[in-house]
Amino acid sequence: MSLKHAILGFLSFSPAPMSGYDLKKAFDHSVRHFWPANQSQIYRTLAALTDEGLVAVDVVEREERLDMKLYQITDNGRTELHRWLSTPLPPQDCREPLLIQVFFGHNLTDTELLAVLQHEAQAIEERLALYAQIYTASLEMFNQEHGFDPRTLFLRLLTLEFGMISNQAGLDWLRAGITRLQAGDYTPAELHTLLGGNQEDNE
Amino acid sequence: MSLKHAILGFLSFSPAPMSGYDLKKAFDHSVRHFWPANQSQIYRTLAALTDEGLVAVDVVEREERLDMKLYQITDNGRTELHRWLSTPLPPQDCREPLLIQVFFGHNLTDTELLAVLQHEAQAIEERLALYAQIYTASLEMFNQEHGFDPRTLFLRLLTLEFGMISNQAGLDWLRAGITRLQAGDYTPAELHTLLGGNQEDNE
DNA sequence: AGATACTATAGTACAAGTGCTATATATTGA
DNA sequence: TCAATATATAGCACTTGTACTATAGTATCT
Repeated sequence: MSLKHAILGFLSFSPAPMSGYDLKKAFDHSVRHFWPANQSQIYRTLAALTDEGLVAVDVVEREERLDMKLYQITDNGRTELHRWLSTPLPPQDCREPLLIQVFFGHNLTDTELLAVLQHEAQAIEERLALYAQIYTASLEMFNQEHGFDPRTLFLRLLTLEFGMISNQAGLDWLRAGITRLQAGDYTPAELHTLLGGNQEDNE
Repeated sequence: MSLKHAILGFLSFSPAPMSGYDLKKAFDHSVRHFWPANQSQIYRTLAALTDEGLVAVDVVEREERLDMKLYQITDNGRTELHRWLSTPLPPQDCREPLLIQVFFGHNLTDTELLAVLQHEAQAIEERLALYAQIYTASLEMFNQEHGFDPRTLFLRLLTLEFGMISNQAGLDWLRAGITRLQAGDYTPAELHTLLGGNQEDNE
C-alpha cells in the first residue's frame, strides 16, 4: 500500500517524531497533488504500521486533554521504505471517467458534449494555475531555507512538474477536441502528431 | 459509479442484447485503456442495474448448460445514461504512486533512483507502442465497416489519443528528469517551459 | 464578558468500489 | 487428451471515502 510508504517517507525525513495530526498537515501541504489522504485513513494506517513494527509510538499523556501519540520510524521501517522506494511499481491502470463520457458521447448533442468538455477544460486551467502558484511558492520558501539539500528539493519540485506537464497535456487534448467538434472535423489525428513529443535523446 | 454508466453505454449502443460475458469482452476490447473492469465486477454491477430498473434481463434457459442472461437497457436506463453523460464530473484527484517514490527519492542513490525511473520509462514506451497499434488497427477496422457514424468513431479514437498524449507527456517528463539527475543538474525548471503547451487559441 | 469559531488531537462505524480467487459446466479446437 | 472459450456466480479482503464523536485551547467578533 502506497499510503503506508508515504507515511514512512514523512517519518524518515522528519527530524522530530510526528503525530497523526502533523502527518495530515504534511500530506495536505506537500503531496496532496498526487496522493491525497484523509484523516481517518492516516490514523488507521498508523495503527497498522505500529502493528507491523515499522513505526514506534510514544504516547504523551496530557492532563485534561486527549493523549497525543508521537510516531517515529523504526529500523525495520527504514528498511521497508528503502525496499519499496527502490522497487519498480507494477503497471498501474488508469481510470478516467471523463473518457467514458467521451467514448459514449455519441449519445449527446454537440452542445451537450462541448459543455462537458469545456467544463473540464476550465477545471484543469484552475488546477494548473494552482500548481504554478504552489511551484513558485515552494521555490521561494526553499530559497530562504538555507541548508536544504538541493537534490531533495529538485525531486520534490519534479513531482509538481509532473502535475503541470500532464495537466497541460490533458488541456491541449481537450482544446484540440473541442475545436474539432465545433468544426465538425472528424478526421482522426495522424499518429506522428501524437507521439514523439519533446525528443531529448536519452539512450 | 462510472462502471454502471459504461455498461449502460455499451447496452445503449448495441443493437442486440448482451450477456455479462459479451460485456466483459467489450470492455477488454475497447475501454480497458481508461476503465478496466474485471468479470465479477461486471456481473455484480449488472445485478445492481437490474435492481434499479436501468436494465432488463432475459434469461435464456439452455438444457444441460448454465442459463444465459441477456441484458437490454430500459427507458429509465437511457434517461440515466443521458443525464450522467451530460453532467460534468466532480473534480477527480489523481493518484500516482511513482510520484511518492520520486518525492521521497532522496533516500535513494542516483543509481537506485535512475533504475526506477528507467523502468517506468520503458513501461510507458511499451504502452505507447501498444496504443499506437490499437489506434491504427481501429482505423483500419472502421474504414472497412461501412456506415459507421464518423462522429462516433471520432469520439472513440479521441479516447485513444488521450492515452497517447498523456503517456507521451509522462515519458517526456521522465526523460528530462533522468537527464537532469544524471547530470547532477538540480536547477528547477522555469515555469513557462512547463505551461502553455500547444497553444491553439480556443476562446 | 460572552458567544462563536477555528485549531489541535484521536478515534469509530459504515459503505462503496475494486481485485483476486475459486466454483460450475458444456462446447469447440488442437 | 488437453486447452481454450462460453457463461455465471460467490466470498473475502483491501483501500478509500464520508460522516460522526470527543475534548481543550486559542482567537475573533459583538
